Amino acid sequence: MAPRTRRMAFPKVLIERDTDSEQSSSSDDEDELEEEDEGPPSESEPEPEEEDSTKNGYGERIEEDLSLKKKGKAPITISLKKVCKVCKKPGHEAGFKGATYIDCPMKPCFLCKMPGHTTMTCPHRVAIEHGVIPAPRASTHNTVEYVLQRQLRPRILPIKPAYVIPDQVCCAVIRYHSRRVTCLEFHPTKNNILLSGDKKGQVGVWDFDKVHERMVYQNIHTCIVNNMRFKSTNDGMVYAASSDGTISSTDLETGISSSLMNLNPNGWQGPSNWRMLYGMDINSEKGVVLVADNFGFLYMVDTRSNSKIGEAILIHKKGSKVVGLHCNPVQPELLLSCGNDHFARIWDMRQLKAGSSLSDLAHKRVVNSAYFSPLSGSKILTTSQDNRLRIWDSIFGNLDSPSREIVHSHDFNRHLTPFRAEWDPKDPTESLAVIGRYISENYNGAALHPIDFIDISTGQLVAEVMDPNITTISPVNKLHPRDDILASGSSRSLFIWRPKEKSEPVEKKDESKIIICGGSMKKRKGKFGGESDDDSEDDGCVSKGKNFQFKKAGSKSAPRPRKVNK
DNA sequence: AGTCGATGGATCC
DNA sequence: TGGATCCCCTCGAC
Repeated sequence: MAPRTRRMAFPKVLIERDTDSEQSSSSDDEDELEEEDEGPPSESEPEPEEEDSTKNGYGERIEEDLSLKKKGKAPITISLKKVCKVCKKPGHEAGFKGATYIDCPMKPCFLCKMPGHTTMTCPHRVAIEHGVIPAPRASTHNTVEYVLQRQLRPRILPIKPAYVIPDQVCCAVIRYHSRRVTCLEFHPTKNNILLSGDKKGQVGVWDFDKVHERMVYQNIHTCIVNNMRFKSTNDGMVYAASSDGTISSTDLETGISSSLMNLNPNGWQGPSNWRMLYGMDINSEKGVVLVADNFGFLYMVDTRSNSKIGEAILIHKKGSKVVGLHCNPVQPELLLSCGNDHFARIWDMRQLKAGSSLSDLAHKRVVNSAYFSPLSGSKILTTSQDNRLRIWDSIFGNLDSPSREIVHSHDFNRHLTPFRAEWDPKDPTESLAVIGRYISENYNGAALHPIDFIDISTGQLVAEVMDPNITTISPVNKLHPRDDILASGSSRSLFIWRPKEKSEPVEKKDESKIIICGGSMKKRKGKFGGESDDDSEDDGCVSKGKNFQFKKAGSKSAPRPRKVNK
């Protein structure tokens, strides 16, 4: 190593670092400024104006004392002060403290998006009920609407039955998919079959009663499976719409798949030409598969002849994604669409053409999903990226504004499958919906993201279900059409929940109900891993559950000791 | 335990 | 309309 010379002329550099903020925060989380700082007093005042040039890559601020430097020999003081990783300002820190997330106070509330408070004190979080923003028009003076509402009223049961909440994990497939789960679908007649699609284009078929019987079809699509629907005339066949631009039709027994439509027959011609299919539904009355793409167009395919019907129709803003399609369960001519142009729209199938929507339901952000209510088809529930669920109580009424807005945390994150509030298809009052929650709560020392059951007629949070082992967010959820079962997709894993009394909880060391699958499975050390030396996990679907033990929340080795800010 | 990266939407110009 | 840039609770790999 070459000897170093010439260091005498260079001023000495001192690096100051904040002391452990955990200790200092025990007193208070006010600006902890080091008293032992020998720098000039002016420096200790954090000035908001100097930002970018003095910031290093770790969100710490480097201050050079230029006045001292001018004097020549005096040391340069580099102070690594802790700054907020969100707003880059000193004096506070955002992030996890243990299992509790501390918001940046400089930003609007992460939950309701209003300024002036954080999620900690947000009324929509503190209250038992999620916040409900009532409709601006309390009553209607429209006679027609009044009559229609009266007609509908007899269908609504006066007394709500008690909700049955599936709140306990009864079995799980861990790392079932090799990428995150993007959609779920229960089999229309076989009660124990769950279909799942993933970001890679694979489709899984899981018999969750037999737990170990599962299959992943890998060659159906080449990228994201956005929606799946069973063929109405043959429940052994399933359609899927994918970002590869195709609709697939797959025989679930054999896995043999054919393409119903391909919007990219010439392969990759650049991003401005690549068409992706998102929203999809089946109009069984007409025998038509409806799909919509990322450029705002709707396509229809006849399921009998497997041929495209007519030309594509622009149903949302040109160039914007249409992420959801839903056919009305009662009135087959009604179609609901939603997308990135911040609208959900109602259409009459008999007069489908650009600009001819019956109604445009405005939202403040992208609309992730829009569904008619499952039984009467007369309500609409939408999930928007502005952290609000919106409900229109009657499609026959005034649709200018929603009947209710419910604040709920389901932010957009590009690494998560978009959240969609889903109806409980069994609820005769059509008021129960399920949706995963983005922000976590500190449950016995673990930061968990529950799955929320919301009474959309009141905004009340009926139940929040979580499991200490599910530390990832569960954006994909589906309630069983007949049984009290909830299926969740969380990252690459699938979970089946049942009501407590009915399920045999997996905590009882019944590891046969936990299946670990996945090609690149590695041994886990520490909290989940035994010291088991199973290298047999590599072949794809080995179902031992050896590596996975359920632990009680709050136990020493509770999962997700998130990033602890020390 | 820390770092990295994939990559969607909003916003600004 | 299009490119650049930013971005708050991800998640899994290395």
